[in-house]
Amino acid sequence: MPVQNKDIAEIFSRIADLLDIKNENPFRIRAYRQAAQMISGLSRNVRDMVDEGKDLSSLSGIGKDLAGKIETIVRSGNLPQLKKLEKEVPGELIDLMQLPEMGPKRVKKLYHELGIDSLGALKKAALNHKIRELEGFGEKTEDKIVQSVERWQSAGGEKRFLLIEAEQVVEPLIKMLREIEGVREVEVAGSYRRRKETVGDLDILVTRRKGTPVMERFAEYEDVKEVVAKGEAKTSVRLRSGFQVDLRVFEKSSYGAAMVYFTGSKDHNVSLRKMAKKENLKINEYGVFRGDKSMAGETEASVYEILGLQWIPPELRENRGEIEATQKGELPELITLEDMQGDLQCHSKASDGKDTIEDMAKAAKEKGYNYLAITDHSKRVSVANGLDADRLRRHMEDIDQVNEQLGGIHVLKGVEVDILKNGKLDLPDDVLEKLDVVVASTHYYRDLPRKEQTERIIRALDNPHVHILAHPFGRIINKRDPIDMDFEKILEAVKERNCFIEINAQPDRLDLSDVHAKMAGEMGIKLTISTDAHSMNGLNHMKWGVAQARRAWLTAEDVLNTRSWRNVKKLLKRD
DNA sequence: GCCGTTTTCGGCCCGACTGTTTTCAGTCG
Repeated sequence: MPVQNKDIAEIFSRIADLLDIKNENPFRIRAYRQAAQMISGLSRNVRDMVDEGKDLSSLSGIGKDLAGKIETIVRSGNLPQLKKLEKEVPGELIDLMQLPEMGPKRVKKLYHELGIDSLGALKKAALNHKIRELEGFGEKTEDKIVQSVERWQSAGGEKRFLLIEAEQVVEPLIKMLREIEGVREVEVAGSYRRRKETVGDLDILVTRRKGTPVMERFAEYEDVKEVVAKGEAKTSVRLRSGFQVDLRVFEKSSYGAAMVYFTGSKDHNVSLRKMAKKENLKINEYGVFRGDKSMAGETEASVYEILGLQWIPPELRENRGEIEATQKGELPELITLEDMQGDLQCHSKASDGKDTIEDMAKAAKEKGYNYLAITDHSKRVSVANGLDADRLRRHMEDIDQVNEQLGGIHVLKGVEVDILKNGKLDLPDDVLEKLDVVVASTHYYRDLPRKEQTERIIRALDNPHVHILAHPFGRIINKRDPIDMDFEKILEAVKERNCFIEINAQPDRLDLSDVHAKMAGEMGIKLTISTDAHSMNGLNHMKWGVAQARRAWLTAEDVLNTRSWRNVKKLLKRD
């Protein structure tokens, strides 16, 4: 199987962990970690760069040595160095490092002194009170280890929550905090603010009048299951839902610096601090300092400004070139929810939706949309009561009727046609050609070999009636892996055929991912952002899709349905 | 292992909290 960026990143990341346990030079370890991070965020395929003979050391954080290792991985699929390391240090120890409280030092000590090389062995040793006897460990650490192993095992690994789940938890919490007398600013920072598709834990920043009991009220919040840590500057709690939430209190003069610091990403911050250091400045969460003198920090903009940068939207702060882009004045003007003029995929009662065409159209009209495409399933998706050609024809008449009755919005005749195993479509051409919008997607045969899967999808795009390739990877976050396909070939096919590719805004799909959507944008392909709503309420998911598009550096220009139906109609013509 | 307007060596981002310690190491973000 051709080597993907994530395969290279994973090898480097494993090497970093193993070197960490071996207590190697921390800067060497960091180099591997940064390389892994950089590669996983790259929108270009490194394999292609190797094939084209590009100089990999032009990538930031990649020097001669790592460039050579990448080539080895691309050509052979693995790296002898990793194999060798895994002979010296059991690979299972990496699993232990995933536990909170467990870093390389403790893992190493437990392995050497007690032979612990698995979660099971760790738990057993802790329950038998073997761990507290070791130097540097104690009773409390031992208890915590038991707890985290149990939590880990019951959650099935490190749990990351969907952004929408995080919103449901954090909104009532910040409302409570804002209502406390004396509290001023309350904002959520971290990956939540960067709108990452999943969130590990939540960071809330607060300013308040001196003496306001905000830490106390936070620790007593009704949803708190356990107070993990409580200090003057920071309190950490675990909520019943499993979220860990950190609350940090800052002075007004530090608030902007704290927002930058805790919004991250970590890699973005490291880049900022490196820049600062060159100017003899120091950045921390309290401000920007020259010696002891505070130079900036009250607002985020002031922190960026003193480094000669424009304020950077949180969604871009991943150290994927945003700092360089700002320096060149090439930061994109990111798409906003207000730019959206219509929705190009949703379902009605005709297939598996909950609401009628009319209700869906009214809801879209209320959102101020210019158009809404009704794209019910085709017959192959029988669990969803998909439409055959006859039902679809009658369905189209129903849509015509709604259009006659309801003014002020164009209800588009569409379908989400299933791509069959052989790449043919689930409906005949003579009905597809009558539709305003044809959205094609796969639902079955998700485990075809890569080549076959790629060809299948391209064959579907060959049908001249297809406009949009929807939820291209078919993943469900935390539940269903993406299908295996050659995405760059797919993108080329989309481009050649004047088609479009979707960012599905369902909060558990968000398919395309940020990196893939960025790749499409860079190739000059236009995308659609569609809710795939199955009810009126589902139309509200647009904001998640827009957030994903922002993380992909997309502008309103890059997205088809920021245009009026008049203009969309012209662009949907394939030739 | 990377990097360079202090350049080919000697740096490499910064602080809070905890637990186990009597001044700090480990971990985390």
